[in-house]
Amino acid sequence: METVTRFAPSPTGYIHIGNVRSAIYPYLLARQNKGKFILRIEDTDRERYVEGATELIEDTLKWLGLEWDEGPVVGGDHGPYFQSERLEIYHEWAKRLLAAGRAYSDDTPPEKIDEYRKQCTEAKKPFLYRNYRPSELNYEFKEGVPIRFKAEPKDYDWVDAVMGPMHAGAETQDDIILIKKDGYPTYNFAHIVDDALMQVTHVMRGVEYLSSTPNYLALYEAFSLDVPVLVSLPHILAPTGNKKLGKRDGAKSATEYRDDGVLPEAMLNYLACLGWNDGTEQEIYTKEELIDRFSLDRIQSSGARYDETKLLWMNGQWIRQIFDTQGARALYDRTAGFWPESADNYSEEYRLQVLSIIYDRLKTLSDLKEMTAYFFEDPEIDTDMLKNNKFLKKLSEVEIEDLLKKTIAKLSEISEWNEDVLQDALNALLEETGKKPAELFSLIRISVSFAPFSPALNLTLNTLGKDVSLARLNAVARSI
RNA sequence: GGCCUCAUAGUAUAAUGGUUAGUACAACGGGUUUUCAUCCCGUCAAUGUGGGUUCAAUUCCCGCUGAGGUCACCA
Repeated sequence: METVTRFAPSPTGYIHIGNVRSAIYPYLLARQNKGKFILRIEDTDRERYVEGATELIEDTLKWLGLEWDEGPVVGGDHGPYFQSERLEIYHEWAKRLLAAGRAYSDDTPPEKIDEYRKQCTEAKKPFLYRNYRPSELNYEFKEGVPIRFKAEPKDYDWVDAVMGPMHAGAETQDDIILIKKDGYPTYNFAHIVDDALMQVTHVMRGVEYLSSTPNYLALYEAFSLDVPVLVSLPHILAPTGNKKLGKRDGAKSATEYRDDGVLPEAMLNYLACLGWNDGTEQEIYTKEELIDRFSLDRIQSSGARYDETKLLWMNGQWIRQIFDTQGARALYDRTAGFWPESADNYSEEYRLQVLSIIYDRLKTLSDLKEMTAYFFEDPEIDTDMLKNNKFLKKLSEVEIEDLLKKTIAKLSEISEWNEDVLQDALNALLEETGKKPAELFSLIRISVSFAPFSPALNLTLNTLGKDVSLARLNAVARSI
């Protein structure tokens, strides 16, 4: 049987990274088995619906490279893929249950239900609506009246691919609402119908649905459906506390990370390995490797804490990996929009060269903005920075001036300006002046960049070019 | 409160009866002619607790503790 998985978010806002993993795992499983990955939009809650959320979801999946085989935009044989466009289907399925005496229209006023619930809460007992079920049941489909499942509670045993063998008693099943009074189905009902119609073989979702599973099992049974493989994914925990990572912890959307210069490879890699591993000590995985190695039985059953530091470390690894294995050009192609504005005035070739000497310092692509500004515009001379430098503060102004002059003289003589010649010249200068590298090099480095840090001195000078380097050194010499 | 789930260093995890409990991030220290980073080397650091079973428990069983989920006309 073909493996069919799905990601079924509700469009209530952006999907934050805590949820993205629920898209990654089904995607990996589908690709591994040459099956299908479906995107289905669960927009049955009209009050929480957020305009534009669907586009945000699509953007996120596209950015991460999680292309879907059926769903919005691409279509498919089992559409529509918006639940709001499938109301007739749910009604029809509900009517089947009504006809079979397994569901009933229930117009008990909400206040009454709240009262029952309150009684239970006060008595410290779980609330089960079926204990308050009306004695006369209405099996007619009625507009504007909720339809409830008529539970026939019993014991269930099933296997969760992550949690293992599960057991639940009769107390876990209730008369859940199938169709709300506004005619929209509840999640509990709609996903069962859709998964069946779309031939979904693996249902992956957060552990919070584990408690409701017996109700789903009852529904599958009532419709004589095969139960798909059930996969409960543990929560991703916020950096502090023990709560699930959520928007109110400031959980960013995946696209925010994109805009901050995180590579999709790194995001995918990090999230996939948060709560899953292949048993080896490998840390960096390409998407293809993840597809190849992924397995349900190695998904962790406990929650995993989200650690942005490790994400950023991984991003740095990916930046270097792309540069080293695919070339400077490949990395450069990812940097559009991350350069300082002044970089626009320079050629692509020059920016490429800057990238080549700075790339191993990047944690995110957005670091380019602050780390490369002095390559594109003359820095403001900050004599305090020179004087307060820990290596330079022992030197007098006269000494500094003298060193700058000697440096200018030496560099002026160079006719073939390249990194090797520069290194030789710098070494010669070191010998002539008798200064330590820490002193001389810091002086030159700061004079041409006025940046807290920069690449190796000969590389920086080489990229800057002879004219710019000398001009900056002269400017500093004059202002001492 | 009922039901359910989870439990190895600060974090993510490896090891499913036998290892000096491994790896990575972080932290700390050192090296690579300046800085920051990369890279390399090193240090610190863990089986929640109490009982069993066993020659032997991180691993199997039970109690406890702790954490989380769920008990919506939200998903």
